[in-house]
Amino acid sequence: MEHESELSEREQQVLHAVVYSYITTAEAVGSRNVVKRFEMDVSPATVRNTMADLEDAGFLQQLHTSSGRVPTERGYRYYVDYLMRVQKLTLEERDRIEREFETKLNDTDEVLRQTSHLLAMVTNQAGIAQAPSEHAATVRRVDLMPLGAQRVAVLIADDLGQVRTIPVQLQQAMSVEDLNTLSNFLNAHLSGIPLDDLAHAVENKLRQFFDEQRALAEQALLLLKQVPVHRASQLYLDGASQLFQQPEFQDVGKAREVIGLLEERERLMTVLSSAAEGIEAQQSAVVIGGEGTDLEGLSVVTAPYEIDGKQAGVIGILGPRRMPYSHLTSVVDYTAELVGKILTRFSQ
Amino acid sequence: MEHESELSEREQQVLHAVVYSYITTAEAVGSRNVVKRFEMDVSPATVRNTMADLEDAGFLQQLHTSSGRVPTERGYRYYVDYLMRVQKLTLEERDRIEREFETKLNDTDEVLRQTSHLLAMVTNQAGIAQAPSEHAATVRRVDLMPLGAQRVAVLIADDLGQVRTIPVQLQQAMSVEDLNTLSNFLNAHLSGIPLDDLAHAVENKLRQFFDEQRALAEQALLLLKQVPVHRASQLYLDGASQLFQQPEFQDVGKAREVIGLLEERERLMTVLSSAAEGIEAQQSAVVIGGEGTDLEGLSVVTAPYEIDGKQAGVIGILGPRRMPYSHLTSVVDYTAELVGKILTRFSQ
DNA sequence: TATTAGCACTCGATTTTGTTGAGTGCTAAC
DNA sequence: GTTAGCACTCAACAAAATCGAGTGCTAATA
Repeated sequence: MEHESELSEREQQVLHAVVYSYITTAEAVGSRNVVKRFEMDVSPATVRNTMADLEDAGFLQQLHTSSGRVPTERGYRYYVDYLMRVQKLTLEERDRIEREFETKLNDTDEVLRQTSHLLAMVTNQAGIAQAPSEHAATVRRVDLMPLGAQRVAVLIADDLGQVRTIPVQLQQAMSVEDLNTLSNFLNAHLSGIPLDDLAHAVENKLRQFFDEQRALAEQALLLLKQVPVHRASQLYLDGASQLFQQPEFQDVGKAREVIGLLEERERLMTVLSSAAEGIEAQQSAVVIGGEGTDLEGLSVVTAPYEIDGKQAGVIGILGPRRMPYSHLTSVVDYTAELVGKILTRFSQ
Repeated sequence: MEHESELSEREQQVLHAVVYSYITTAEAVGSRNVVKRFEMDVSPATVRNTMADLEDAGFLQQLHTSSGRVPTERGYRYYVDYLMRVQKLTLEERDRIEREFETKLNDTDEVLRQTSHLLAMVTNQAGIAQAPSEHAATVRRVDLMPLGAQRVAVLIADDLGQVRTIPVQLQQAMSVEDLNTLSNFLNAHLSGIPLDDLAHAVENKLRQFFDEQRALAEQALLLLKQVPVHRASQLYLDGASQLFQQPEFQDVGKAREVIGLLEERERLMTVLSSAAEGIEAQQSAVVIGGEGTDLEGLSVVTAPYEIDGKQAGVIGILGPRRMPYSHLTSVVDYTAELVGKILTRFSQ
């Protein structure tokens, strides 16, 4: 990637100026303005030349002949990767975020809901929070609760302090005693196993058993096979309506696309998850939506949070490509850190 | 209300024509068109006079001098209450709805999610489904599951086949045995009690106990006091993006208002709940949003669903005031019936 | 060689003006 | 009570005019 940074000093300067300007004003920026706002010691004409070069190289774009330039996806990318100066949070901002977490939250669910809400409020964009993923969690306890003649709820408490409830249809009725035996069996053999691997794990263990144990294991398997492997992990989203204050969504067509995306949680999850991959711990990442991608014209600033030292999920901010990244990354990083701390308390 | 219907035969005819026309075309309707489309045996001039009367009476409205008329809130109301002819579902429509429920749904949650989805798809509006309310459900079983040193999950299975999980912070650690004793106690005394009344019920029973029983009851109370009385009942919403295909939301300002409303689930719940009040069983109701109300410019068509003969919640359709009510009421009614049947199976 | 001043040119945005047509309200006749 | 006739209104559309921010190019300059 480093070869990407082969832009001359001046080109970097101009690119930075254009992106920064555009982020704050939302208007195509011209040579004259760049010189003025950034007190450059060259004339507009020179900047014009540089801009033309940057356009050829694919960092800038003209909406139509003789208008100012706006950054392309690539332009933003370069800005975020090399030019942007991270803007630290002020004390007030940190305070504000901390205060949002002060209301008593006694549930992972509530914490993450609050997180997405907070991110939205603080940034005026949409806030996102992903629930801890299945394979970060391992079974701590299993319980079976009869729901009816042939229905049982499988309750799985994991080591992150969450409880999952999976209603399951039985092939044939089971007595309370049977259920008890079975749940004891499950507890004895499943604790410590990752949540996304349950049925598989039981299947493996199956071979080790004989006699009644064997029968139990088979029953357990029958049950656990019904537990969805990828219980569509929860996604919390808040403040979507704020997006539509941004000028880029004044066109209803564009706006509708975004709303569509927000309804398709699956797609959002994919984006978040892939953003989280290959990131060092506690480090924010920026995904800038290109034209062909899922995120048409949108960007996401994400940061992973850790529970008990293990990366568990991702939180982030969704907004137009034109976002104050330099500030948002700090917000997301700091919030992720706090979320991690709070959720870690639940896992003790 | 019946005095409301003091409109002459012709006035009713014209009002019906205007509302119906406007619902289908989304354009202000003029006297000439009314005569033509509805083959009336009078001249446009006559209709014009009637329209003027209806306008004076507050049923119609002119967007500006010399444009056609559109219905007012009151106009819609009258139409829905007295004029509209309910349009039965065709066989195909019933089939389509039934088919949507055929995928195996083994969870109240999934059923309602699917319901909102279906309503949205079938009607091209936003679909809504409300989870069964607390006071329709009574406790069937209670379980306590240790989550950590001082955290316990209170698990409540109700008679509708749902399980609620409420994580609770303990004042002091409890041994597994203590938990067992406590949960036995809870089961012995809470089953059959309405969910929205738990802490209260325990408090009442408290007086009847002495000795260890007493201590147990007090512990139980401590626990249950933390269970939220009105755990913000779940609301399922789908297809909101479809709304923005309607011409009334082409204006971004209006669109944003709607998005805002959709994010404030609380307000939506209020609307739904109040719509459900004072309705005979299995009967759809229409709420037409006036100017001052929560539903600015929106309408909701709702129908309650019954589990085991008890009214449990409400489903509905949210859209612009200009909706094909005569059709939607049938869709909602029929769907509510099906939902009821399916959820009743879970309560056996 | 890199920079700059000067200048003609472009093109979206905004304003102005004109035209059209659906629809009304009113009056007078039936 | 109903209707024909007619002048009037007004949003919607279209064509024309104007404006100005911004460009690219050329030739002069340090």
